[in-house]
Amino acid sequence: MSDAKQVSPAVVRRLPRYYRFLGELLKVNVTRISSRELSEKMGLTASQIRQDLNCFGGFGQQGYGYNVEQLHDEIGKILGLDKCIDAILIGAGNLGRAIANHMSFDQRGFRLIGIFDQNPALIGDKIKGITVTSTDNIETFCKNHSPVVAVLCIPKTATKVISEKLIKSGIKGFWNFSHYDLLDNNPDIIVENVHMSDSLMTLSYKVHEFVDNNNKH
Amino acid sequence: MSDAKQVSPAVVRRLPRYYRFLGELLKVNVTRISSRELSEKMGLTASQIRQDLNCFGGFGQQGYGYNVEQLHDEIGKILGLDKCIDAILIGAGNLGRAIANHMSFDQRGFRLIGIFDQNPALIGDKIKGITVTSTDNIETFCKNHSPVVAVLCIPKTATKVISEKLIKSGIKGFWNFSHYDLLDNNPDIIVENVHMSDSLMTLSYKVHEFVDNNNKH
DNA sequence: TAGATTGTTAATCGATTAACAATC
DNA sequence: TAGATTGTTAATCGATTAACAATC
Repeated sequence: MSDAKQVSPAVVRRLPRYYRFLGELLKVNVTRISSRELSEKMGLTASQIRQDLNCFGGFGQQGYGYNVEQLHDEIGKILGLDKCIDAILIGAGNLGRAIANHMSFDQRGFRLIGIFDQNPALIGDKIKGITVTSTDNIETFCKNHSPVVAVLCIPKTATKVISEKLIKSGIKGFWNFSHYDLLDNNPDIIVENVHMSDSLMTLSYKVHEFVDNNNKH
Repeated sequence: MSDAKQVSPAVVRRLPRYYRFLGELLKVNVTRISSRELSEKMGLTASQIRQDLNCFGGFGQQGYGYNVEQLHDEIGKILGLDKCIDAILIGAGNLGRAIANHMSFDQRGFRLIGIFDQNPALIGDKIKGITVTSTDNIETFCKNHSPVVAVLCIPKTATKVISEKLIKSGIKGFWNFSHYDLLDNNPDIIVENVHMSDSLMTLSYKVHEFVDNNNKH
């Protein structure tokens, strides 16, 4: 009933969206849904949905569709949301603070256990019940608490040095908000880059393209 | 020398990255670069780089490579960074504040001209020199200033209503940070969703997969 | 049983890579 | 000219869509 077949990167990227949509359906007490109905809600094809879900085993039932709650739970398990990964946050500036406060780490399979910053003015602050500590203490903290993931909310100039230090301290995964590209070609680590500035530039491109097309036709 | 051929979505998503990498090279005074050298830095194939850049016309020179500055400028123009789109921010909470302060809108082709929030406690605050105003004033503001893009940093429950109001007020593009999926199937608008929570769940998946594989081998 | 809808194979489409002729 | 490297076509690969037999 669980792990099987090939799971393509494209499918992995869609899993959280399935999870979210199914969660919304649960909230309004929908118990079953067909791939066709779900496809209309999500803007995908029914075929793709069946293909995607079948990577992980037969979640559906012919003639009936999918049980929303069961499917939601299964995808949650596939994503690892029922487990808990210890994470630390590096950088307690505007963005780091927003992420610490705004993100429900515990609902996404993580637990935030430490926050670090270079700036003496921020050290000692409490964010979500965690005291901001000097980046000098990272190695010691990692030795004692073995966090697995680091969330990087630091300027791009600092990213290379800090990430190398973190890798040496045993960090395996990076959620990287800095504008520096942590390349994914290091086999010892997992990187998830969130390039908000790239997203904004893409929006610029798309808006200009849209406006130009509308002026033509 | 400029617009030509088919530009695939995949290429558009890579353009900001090219732009960033070329900007970094410029800073260290690199004047020319070959597709092979750039491919090593960016973790792409040289073939893909030549293919991508050629969508927009012959930026390179056989036997020489690409002129870094010229290529950087051309990609900037393709992205529309030399133009200026007026934008408003809806939601001045943690995340909205961080984005207003942290993002260099003007370096990405935008100008932030208004900030709105529902919460009376925030109205009147100044962020980046802009006074936070009640969401009740959005329509009037749009009539007077005609912003083109809205940045949504609001709870998912509010997104549907607010976005419909904004579309009626003439907003064409959305940079959407709310956990609500603004679907891209409305031909009257452009949507760029930034789903940070999806990114975090994907990281959860990848970290667990990584750890499991390392335990096996 | 009849109707509905999945699971799964085959066909299509698009994006990436390889190869090489053109040319600076 | 010789060497380097692009622009571009052809080959490959992967992901999406279509179709339908299996089955609840």
